[in-house]
Amino acid sequence: MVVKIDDVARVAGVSKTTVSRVLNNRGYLSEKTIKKVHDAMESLNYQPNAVARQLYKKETKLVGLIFPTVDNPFFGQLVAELEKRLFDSGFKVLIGNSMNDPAKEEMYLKELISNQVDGLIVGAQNRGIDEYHKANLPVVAIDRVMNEDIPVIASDNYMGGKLATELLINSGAKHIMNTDGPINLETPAHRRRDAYEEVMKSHNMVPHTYLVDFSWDIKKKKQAVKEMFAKYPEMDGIFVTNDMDAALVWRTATELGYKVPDDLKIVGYDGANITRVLLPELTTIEQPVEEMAKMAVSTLITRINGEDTPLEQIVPVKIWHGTSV
Amino acid sequence: MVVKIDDVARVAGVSKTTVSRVLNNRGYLSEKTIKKVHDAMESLNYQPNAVARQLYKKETKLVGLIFPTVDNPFFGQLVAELEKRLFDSGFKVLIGNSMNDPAKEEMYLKELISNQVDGLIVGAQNRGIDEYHKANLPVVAIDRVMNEDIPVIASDNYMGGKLATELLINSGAKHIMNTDGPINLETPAHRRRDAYEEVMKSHNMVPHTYLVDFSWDIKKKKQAVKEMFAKYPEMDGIFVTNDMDAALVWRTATELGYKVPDDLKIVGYDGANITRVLLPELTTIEQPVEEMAKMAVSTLITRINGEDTPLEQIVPVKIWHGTSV
DNA sequence: GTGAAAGCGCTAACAT
DNA sequence: ATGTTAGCGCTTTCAC
Repeated sequence: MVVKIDDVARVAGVSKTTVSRVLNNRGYLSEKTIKKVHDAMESLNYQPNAVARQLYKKETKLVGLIFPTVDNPFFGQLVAELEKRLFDSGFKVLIGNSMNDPAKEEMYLKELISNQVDGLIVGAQNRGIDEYHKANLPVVAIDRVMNEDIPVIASDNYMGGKLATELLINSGAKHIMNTDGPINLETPAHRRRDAYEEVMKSHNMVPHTYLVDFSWDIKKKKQAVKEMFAKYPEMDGIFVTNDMDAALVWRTATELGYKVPDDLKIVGYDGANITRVLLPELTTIEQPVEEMAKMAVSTLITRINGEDTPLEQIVPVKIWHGTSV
Repeated sequence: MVVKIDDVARVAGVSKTTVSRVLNNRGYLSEKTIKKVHDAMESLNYQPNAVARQLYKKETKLVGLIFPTVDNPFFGQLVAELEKRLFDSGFKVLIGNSMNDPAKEEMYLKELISNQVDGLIVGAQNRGIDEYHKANLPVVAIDRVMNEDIPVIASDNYMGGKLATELLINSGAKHIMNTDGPINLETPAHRRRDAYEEVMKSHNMVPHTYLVDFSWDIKKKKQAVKEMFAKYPEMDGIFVTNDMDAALVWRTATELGYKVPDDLKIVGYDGANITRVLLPELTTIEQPVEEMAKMAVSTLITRINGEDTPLEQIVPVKIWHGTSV
């Protein structure tokens, strides 16, 4: 049988109210009582039942995280940083990997709400889901447009796209492509593409964006990349919207006999820890993941405390210079 | 105000017991009542409070995961697979990134126990922590020796070490090194080293193991790797105990002017998804992550159901042939 | 300075 | 086929 507050009270020879008081440092307690209670807790190896406390207090100190998957350098690092900061602020983390499946995302959302999380940080995709609204719960989005009243943290996507495209142009590429995710997924990440298109046009070059869906499996992606090479054989530069896809493009290019960067220059986006160890040769736009995590957590906590926060917070990016340009 | 079971009961014109019954499909209900209740739930957008249920049922459908960090190809993939399977079995996941800090691990453990998790899957390091014992909770360890009565899932570390070492020898390397984590961390992963040493000896070669601590930051690791090169300039082959470190060794070797695989052959260990995309050139011993996650989850659930499971389950590894050997 | 009692939202005997 | 009631383990008024 698991020990509960009454057991501690009995052993210490006090009421459970008193035990609760020492547990929470509340009200007047005599030194002697405090000691007795502590001793009893010690000897019984008492662990308070957080669930009972949660029910009464209507506060769980739980935060839900909904992201596509933790099996990705960027999201893995982001979730790790978020978790660290939340833990330091006294929150535990309930996690959901939505795999870009709106149905799954909705299930997670329901479960998390049912579990009475105090707040949510989401990097999953669907803005259509009413629940986010109905939930009436503090929510912070990372790099996703949720709706008008949910604060968003994003890297400076436009600047990133601009830096990437200019880098390619300045290093001599003439036929520069771009990849982007599905356009019906409303995300600030499309601004990378907007920047690409504008920079291209201002240099009198023709922009071409090729769709690569984040949720495709690796085979399908590789297939798509091959098609792209077939369709645009003159391509000599490409700005890929994330590093994993950029690696795939590089790989495929090599297989097809292209030399990087001589025949093809590649710029990615993300620049997470793992990528910089496994593939530092990839020139990429680096998002300040730590900074973003920090902002997301502090914004969420501010909201949980019922205060207002800015609706959009943009953090600067920088170029990681590899050898792929 | 958030809607609760009594509100639904009132609107549906029934007692809350009845609402609870339709919620849980228990007992005899007339079609008509069921419909009324469903309508009421719908119109009120009722979401049951899982915390209240948890308190009564003494079962949370929550599983705790304690791993060093999700910001790593192997653990990221592992956690993603675990979470997926747990979700499919009706469990939500509370996560803790222990960062190889035993103090942090202990804090997580306490929090998770306090939150009444139904079980724990751990890949963190400390076997000394009494709490795992005291917890009296279903626990499954991945690649960690906890203590005699906690089931362990591990890849065939010995076979992996053997395959790696033999591969290096057969491809002509004469001075083969090995890296390993701290020996005081009791983990089945040391069997990789055991195999290395035995294979080396059986070929009349002298084994040398160099310590690289998982918890060092990247600068310190790089420093250590450089020292190793300085100390063993004759090295022409190395079996590195994980892929991230192997990438670092490769990188450092290149900076020092070695050509891989001509001057130095490298074999890693892990072979996770991300690594195979970002650095497929790395020859490595591939752990069957999916299989391990599947086993861990089914073993945990079996334990949660009060049934016995084997104490050690070993899954086979295979070689991923890159170009680094 | 400490205790008795009510109640957080739900489920499950035990009625009827 | 449905309702009444007690209770899960905790916190907090309110009383002394």
